[in-house]
Formats: sequence, C-alpha cells, structure tokens
Amino acid sequence: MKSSSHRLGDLQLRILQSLWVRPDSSVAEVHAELKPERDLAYTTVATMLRKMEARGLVLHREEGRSFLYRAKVAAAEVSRSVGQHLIERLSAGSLTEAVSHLLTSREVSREELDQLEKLIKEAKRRAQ
Amino acid sequence: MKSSSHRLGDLQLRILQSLWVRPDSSVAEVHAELKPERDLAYTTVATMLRKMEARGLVLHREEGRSFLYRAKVAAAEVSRSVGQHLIERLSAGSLTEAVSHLLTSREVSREELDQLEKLIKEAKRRAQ
DNA sequence: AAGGTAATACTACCATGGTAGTTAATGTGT
DNA sequence: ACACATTAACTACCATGGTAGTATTACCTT
Repeated sequence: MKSSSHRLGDLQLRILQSLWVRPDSSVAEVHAELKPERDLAYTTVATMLRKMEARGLVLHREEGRSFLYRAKVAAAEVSRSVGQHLIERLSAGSLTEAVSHLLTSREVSREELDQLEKLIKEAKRRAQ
Repeated sequence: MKSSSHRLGDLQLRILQSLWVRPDSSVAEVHAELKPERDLAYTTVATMLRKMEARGLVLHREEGRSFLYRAKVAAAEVSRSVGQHLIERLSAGSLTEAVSHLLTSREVSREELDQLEKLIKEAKRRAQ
C-alpha cells in the first residue's frame, strides 16, 4: 500500500478536510470555507492547492474558467497516519497511554466520558 | 499561565521527553539515548539543544567541561498542548471524535480496550 | 470594442526544523 | 611535552509549510 507517510501541515490538512466534505470545490469555495478560521488571501489558498497537487494530495479538473479540486488521498488513510503520528509523539506508540494523556490533561465532561465508554463498547463488539 | 503554544518538531519533543526522564543530561547522554531510534551526529543534538535553549525550552548549567541540560517546560504542560493540537487537527476540537478516529483506524487489541475502559471509569470516578 | 472582473500562473519571501561540518578550547594519558 | 579526545561554538545548508504580490489570461457586461 506504499504508505508514503503523509507529513501534512495544519493548513494542508485543513484544506483536505474541507475537500472531503465538499469535493469539487473551486479555490474560491475553499477560501470561503476557511475564511472564518483563517483570514488568508485568495492566492494563498490557490498556491497551497497547487503545491498540494504537485505532492499528489489533491487533483483538479477544469470547469469553465475555474478549477475544481478534490482530495486524491482518502480521509481514512490520512486520519490514520495523522493519528499514528500523534500517538508516536505523545507516548512512543502506546495508544492507551496517549488516551490517558488526553484524558488527564484537559477538562472532560460527563457527556464526553459517556460517549467514550460507548465507543469502547462498540469497538469491543466489533472486535469479536 | 501565558500558554505560549509550544510548537515542537518531532526531534525537539523527543529530546524533551528524554530530559524529563533523565534531567541534567549531557549532550553525550542525550545523544546516546536517542541513538537507537535516530542515528544523529553528536553535533546535531548539541545544536538542537542550543536552539531549544534559545527558545526557552531547556536550560543548562556547567559541570566541569560539559553542559548538563534540563527541560525548562513541564511535561504536563507540553503534553497537554501537544494533545490539544492533535485533537484540533484530527477532529476540529472534539475529543471523542478524535478518540473514535484512533480506535477505528488501527488495530486495537482486547487488552488495550480493557485498559481504555478502565481509564474511562477512573476518569468518571475522579470527576464527581 | 473596451474595460472591469475573476481566475490561474509564476515568483518570491520568510520562519522553522533538522542536519552536520569546521573550528576552537580544554582536558587526559603516555 | 605532545598527541589525542571531548566538548561547545559557530556557521552553513536544505526542505517544507505558509503567505502573498504581481502578471497574465479569459470572460462578461455595457
């Protein structure tokens, strides 16, 4: 599966997330989507998309005067590799230790804990 | 608490982790510690430590001919901020979603799931 | 036809992380 | 005393992510 170790910066990842939700977005659309969080110039987004295409992260097709971009890498794959990298950084590879860090280092609400418990139960069910 | 958003690269974080476990390490000791995972030149580690000291991440004192370094930032604080950043990247701030990603995107053993369950229970107990 | 507008292309720049060589100082052993 | 080893200082370099200005192209409207 060639793995390829996606080493993504924050902005690139954010753009990918946007494209996963809304494929075939024009530069203008991605720019608009990111506007509230990050006030970037239009050309910044355009440049980023071009760089990302050169890296094989996205691709585009022409539609009239504008380019429509879509992610070339799967959300699942990238999330996995981002998560893996996180776990590696946070706790030298131990998932439970990583989660433990997350739990102890921030305020976690009752609801979140309940939800987490449900997640684990589901994972257990799926496991057998 | 000024937060300060520690933006650490992999190597810098790894060096900090090493110093948390063994404070007052010489460059040689840090270098030796990292040797198995990353075969870096001695000078690379030394340079990194100097750069990190300039950023306020570590500090040193002189002991004879060599410098003994120790982390200036607390493990808890850095872990928190690294974890926070991770959650942000992975799932726009939702902890449960982040954990969900981690669970679904990799093989999780029965033992790990049990341990996770225990973690949640403990967190709940602590919460009330 | 002309002028405005929207789009991409190209180029440039900066910061940072990472990597290491070279140099200089200082101590150590024979 | 002299060679050798250890150590830190300085310098340099490269890749990448991020940011945006300027130039060019093409379309649309009046």
